[in-house]
Amino acid sequence: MDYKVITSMEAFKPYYDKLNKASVIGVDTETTGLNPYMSKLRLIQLAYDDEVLVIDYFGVGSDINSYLSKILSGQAVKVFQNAKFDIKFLKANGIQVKGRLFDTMIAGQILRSSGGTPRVNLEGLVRHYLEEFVSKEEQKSDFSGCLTESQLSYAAKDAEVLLRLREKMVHELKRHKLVEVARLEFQCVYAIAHMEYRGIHLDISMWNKLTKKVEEEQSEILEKLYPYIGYPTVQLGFFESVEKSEINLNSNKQVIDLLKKYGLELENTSKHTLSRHLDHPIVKLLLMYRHTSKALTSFLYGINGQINPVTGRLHPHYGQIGAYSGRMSCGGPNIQQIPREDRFRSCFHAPKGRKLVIADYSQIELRVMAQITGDKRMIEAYRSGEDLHRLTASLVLEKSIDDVTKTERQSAKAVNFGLIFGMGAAGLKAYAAESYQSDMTIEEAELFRKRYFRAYKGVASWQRKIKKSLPDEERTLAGRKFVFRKDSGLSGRYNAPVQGTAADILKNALGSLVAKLPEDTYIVAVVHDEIVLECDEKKTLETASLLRRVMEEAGERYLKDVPVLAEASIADSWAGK
DNA sequence: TCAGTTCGCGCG
DNA sequence: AAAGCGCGCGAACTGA
Repeated sequence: MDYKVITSMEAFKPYYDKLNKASVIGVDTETTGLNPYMSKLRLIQLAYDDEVLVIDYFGVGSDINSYLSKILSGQAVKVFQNAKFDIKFLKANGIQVKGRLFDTMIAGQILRSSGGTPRVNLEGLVRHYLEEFVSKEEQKSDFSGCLTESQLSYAAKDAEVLLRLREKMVHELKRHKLVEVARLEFQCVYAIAHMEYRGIHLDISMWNKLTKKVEEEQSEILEKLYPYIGYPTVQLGFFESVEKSEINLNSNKQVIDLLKKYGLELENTSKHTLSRHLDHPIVKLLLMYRHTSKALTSFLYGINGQINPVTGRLHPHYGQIGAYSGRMSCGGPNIQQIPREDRFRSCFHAPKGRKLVIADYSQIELRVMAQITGDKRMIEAYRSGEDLHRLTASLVLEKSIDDVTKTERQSAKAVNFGLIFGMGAAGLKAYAAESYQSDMTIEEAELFRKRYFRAYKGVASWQRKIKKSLPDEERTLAGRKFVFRKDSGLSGRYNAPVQGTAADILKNALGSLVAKLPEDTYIVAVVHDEIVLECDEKKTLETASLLRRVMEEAGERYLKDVPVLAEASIADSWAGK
């Protein structure tokens, strides 16, 4: 394969017009590391027609930025493997990427269950779709110094192969009717790349104060626990004395043994099991200890080290198709599981002069459910703006809507969410107790179940149909495909298209948001049915109404018979205040 | 000693 | 008849 190494602007200029006219460009970069703020962009490879340019960005310098931005924002389809990575590096160096994009990694994930390969790195995709081989990660090691012939040649091949990969994958996407979902995914790559690049602001001094506070709470709880578990002994180390307790409360094994001494024989120590014995003071204290321990180890301690020294912000990474259902996952840190308590969320506040605009969908999964099953009563309820949880309460309790109490509505909420995914009576009872502090007997749960499906006949018949046919394939409303093993149960078949369609809707919103957001307004977090923006404090009203409108329109594209509602609020922090 | 697995739990 | 789904992360545990 032929390639040209470009080390100066003069050498680049002859190719500029040809690149602007190209209809498809394979794009790859080589960098000195993984962090766009701390590592350097070394090579930019552009493959088009029968040519590959390998641009030595160290040699050419930033004079080339405006030319590359023009090319990469033009009408050509840009083909990347994991576009997010390259887009962030190009952006950090002042090179813009916009417009039509094809991401081979994401295409690979979409095609995974349609005769694709589980290995969606470049090597795996090339082997599977082209039956060829490309360099493994080890070969593209150090790009900071002098480049070898082999490094340049592998770099060129990585870009060149994208063009042929795309052709094969487009064919496969069409064959399996996955073009729409691919378009949806490609469209929101920019939103995610920009969100990761921008990060989210965490007030570290508030965070540290909260850490101290929770540590104090934990030692108070421990003081109360010592009478039951034994006081710690002070051991003299070489330089300091170390407190050492007889029992490790984090060891489930030891906790089970401990509880045995107090007459409790438990097979595990989960919250669910323990909460049946709240009358024992030790159990109550144990659960309180767990709560603080979880807060400290999972959230408070870990996060400080993850603040980017350059931006001073957190830069969580998102797995665009992180979950089987099509939902995104998040890590480093996982911003999607920060506790809802105000004292945690309020640490995520907008910087000075800026505000957060927080919007979430109202009961999106239930609305999706109504659309997918075509349930008349549910659709009617949403159309007339009824409170679906109240309606459900009145239907399963057989009383008038006005007589439904707050706690009854709370139980109905558990019924609504639980039964959709095939929960049995026992599961429903436990779920209602745990998630909604709602007490129901097993008989009540069974009765609710019966009446629920009598009331929502569309949901009942949809589930009956799935149960009977046990389909080995299902799709979301955007066409995302799920393949089920013969032996996989009902709940996955009930859940995947519902959760997946909700994910489609959110991604549709993200995709159309990118182009509409003004210059200094950023997406800073996405949590399944929620989008958080950061903007100038003077622009909050426009931003809030834009966000709400985009989210609702994204929903309406797929839910033709059910209204979609998003609620936006303006706040200083993620606690909403 | 260390990679891989399991448990428990935070979120939607 | 009975059945929640989807994640990531930290600590403990397991096995070679």
